[in-house]
Amino acid sequence: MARPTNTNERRTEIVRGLVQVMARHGWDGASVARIAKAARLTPGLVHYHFTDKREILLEAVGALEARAADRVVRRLAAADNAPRARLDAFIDAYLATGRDSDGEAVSCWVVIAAEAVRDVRVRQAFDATLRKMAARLEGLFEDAGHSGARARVAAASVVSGILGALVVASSAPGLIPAGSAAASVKALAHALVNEGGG
Amino acid sequence: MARPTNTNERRTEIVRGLVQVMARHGWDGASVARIAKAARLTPGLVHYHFTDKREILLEAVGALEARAADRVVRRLAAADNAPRARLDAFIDAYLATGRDSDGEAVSCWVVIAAEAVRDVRVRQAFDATLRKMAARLEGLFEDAGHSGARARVAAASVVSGILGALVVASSAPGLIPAGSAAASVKALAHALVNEGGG
Amino acid sequence: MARPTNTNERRTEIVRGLVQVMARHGWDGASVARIAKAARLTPGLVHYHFTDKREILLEAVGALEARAADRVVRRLAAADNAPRARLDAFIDAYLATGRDSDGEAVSCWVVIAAEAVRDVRVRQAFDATLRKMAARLEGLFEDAGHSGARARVAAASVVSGILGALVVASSAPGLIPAGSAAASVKALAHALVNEGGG
Amino acid sequence: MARPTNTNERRTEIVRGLVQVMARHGWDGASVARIAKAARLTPGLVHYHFTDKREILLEAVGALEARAADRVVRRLAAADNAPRARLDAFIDAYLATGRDSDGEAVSCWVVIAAEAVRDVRVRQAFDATLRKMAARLEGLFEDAGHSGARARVAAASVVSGILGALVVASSAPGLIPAGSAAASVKALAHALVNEGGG
DNA sequence: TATGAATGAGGCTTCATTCAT
DNA sequence: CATGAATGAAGCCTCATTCAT
Repeated sequence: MARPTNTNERRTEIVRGLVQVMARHGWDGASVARIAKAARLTPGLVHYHFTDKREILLEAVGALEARAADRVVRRLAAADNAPRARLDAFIDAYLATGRDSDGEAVSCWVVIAAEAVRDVRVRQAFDATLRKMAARLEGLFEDAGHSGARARVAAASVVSGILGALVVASSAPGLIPAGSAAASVKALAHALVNEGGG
Repeated sequence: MARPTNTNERRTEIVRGLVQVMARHGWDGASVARIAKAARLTPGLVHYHFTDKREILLEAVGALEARAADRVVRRLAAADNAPRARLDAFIDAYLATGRDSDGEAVSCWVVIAAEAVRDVRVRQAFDATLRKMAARLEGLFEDAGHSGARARVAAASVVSGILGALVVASSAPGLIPAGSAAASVKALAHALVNEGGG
Repeated sequence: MARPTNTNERRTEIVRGLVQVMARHGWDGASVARIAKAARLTPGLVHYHFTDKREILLEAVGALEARAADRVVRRLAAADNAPRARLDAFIDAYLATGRDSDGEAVSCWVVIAAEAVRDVRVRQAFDATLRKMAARLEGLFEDAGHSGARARVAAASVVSGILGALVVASSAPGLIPAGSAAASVKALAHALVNEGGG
Repeated sequence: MARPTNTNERRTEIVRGLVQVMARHGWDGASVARIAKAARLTPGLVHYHFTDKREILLEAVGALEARAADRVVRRLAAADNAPRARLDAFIDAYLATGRDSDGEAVSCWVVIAAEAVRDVRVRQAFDATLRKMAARLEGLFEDAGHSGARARVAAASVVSGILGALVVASSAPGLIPAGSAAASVKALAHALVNEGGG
């Protein structure tokens, strides 16, 4: 009659706590104590479920990606079938500011990118995530008639464009009116669609 | 009788130390001790010339921008007069990986962007820097025949694109073969030039 | 399942440590390391139980007052019922040097007074403590037949007198033979009793 | 033709700087840099004229005493010849709050007393100062007809009373309405005069 | 599982003091 | 005499992590 494990729930809560704190205070401002508090837990328990602070971050990368993937799926389902519309849906899943948006994630991605600069493991996780994004986009470009090679390049460009927009949105809001950061990425995507059809 | 001041040299050295360390270890890994060591100084002296660790960062933002601006000027001088070539020169000043490149800066910008998420002052400095970049680009787009409004939008898009490429280059090198990150931004710029001529 | 808290004991120990150290080394000489050592703890733990060095001081003010109040109660219980005897008991509770005396406290009060000069919070705490002393003394003077107003003035005078004697005892022992500092305060109190009886 | 020394002026200025700073920030808040700034000098110069921070304090004790002695002389000259009036003049020289008062000194004495707790040399200087005060007061009490022994005791009591009032004035202003701290000391002095005539 | 105490390292900063100019 | 740079030692505090309960 061992009590049922709740590790998964706990881990989820902790990751959520990290994301919350990190979005506001950055990686170094995200002390275990603060994370625990945000998750309504105690610091000791955090280390019971995770060996490392970094391990939480690694899991957070995955979790944020999952959140985004969910939004992508939902938005694609709601979107028109036209290739452009589908690309717009994808981009909005990462950058839109309305309801169903994820302001926390926007900041977190930038923070994670910076942490990736110094930590190989984080870099790998971040890299892997971007490749998943790219893979999905590649499909959209192929649907739009692009060949594999061109689709791959286009996808990478859009991912890169999204990242730039994330940085602007969270770190330099003066450059582009908040919320319209998505617009230029969409323009990029449309240009790529048009050019690539041949 | 009095001793001549050398504050400017020292400040420059310290800023250089920070840039060096930060590119490798991130903002939190850039302890004053490490910065001092990189600058071949003692930690006490760092605080003699700067009140704050953050003050060094703030000055570093300006210094990195100055470095980049220098490269822009040099590359523009060497470039063809065609609008596209001039845009390429600008973009390469930030992203090219050859000789005359600035790998440190690439990483630093990402780290700075992350610090901007949590620190208003850093955000302001970063924001101001991006606006300077945008202003210069705006000129290039106007030279290419864009009206003021369109030029402004195009410039912001390119800045955002550059930032995305910086992130990819320093944090997720697996997505795009190193060194070719610049290519997609150039493609974006060219597309904007073509479209905007009207 | 959870571990029982021992914060109160620890805080008490730490405060005791501060008092010990401060009596000998003053406020600035009372480093957290020394306090911790005196309390047989580690410096980190001190900050686990107190947010601030000052917070320890604030609590120490209260603790010293409590110690003194205890002595007052004990001595009053042992004292004759005559108003003068009761005043003497009160004064001795603060200044007597025999057994049941508190040499540490004598020095600490002076140190605290100096810290009160620059720190509002300490000043408030110190001020509050002196008012409690005065309130108790006021009662004694009323028992001696003083009206409210006169009792209040007399009480304040005696408190001030006690403070002067504390300073002399701890900082300028050459002025008055150690241990007899109390005498002049008692003389003052007696004079006030006589005058006020009317 | 060596240039004339200005050491004495400089030392005076520095001492004045310390007194200014110390009155507001306490002894530990009185960094050499702050002292220098208050004296409109540079930190290096402070150590040219004083070997030690403590040496400044030691000299400050003497300087504050000299200031007070001056005020005593002036007030005695202006005072009635009656013993009581002369005692009042003496007390006011230390505690009066009107024009010709010395609010800085009030705070400084308390700070010095605290520093005397831990530093022998400061204690000696402070002690010596109080004895000078007592000696002068002794004279006044003898003028009032006291015998040597009784005058000595009375003088010490008044000095102690003045110290208490200083503490109250600077560290616990809530106990006695500002400015009237002198009153209770005068009352004490008068009582001593009356009693002692015999 | 969970809590809260405990540790120890390390980070930022201040500062008295010394020294070259 | 005077300036301002430079040093090195603390000091306060934070924090990831471990552990007893």
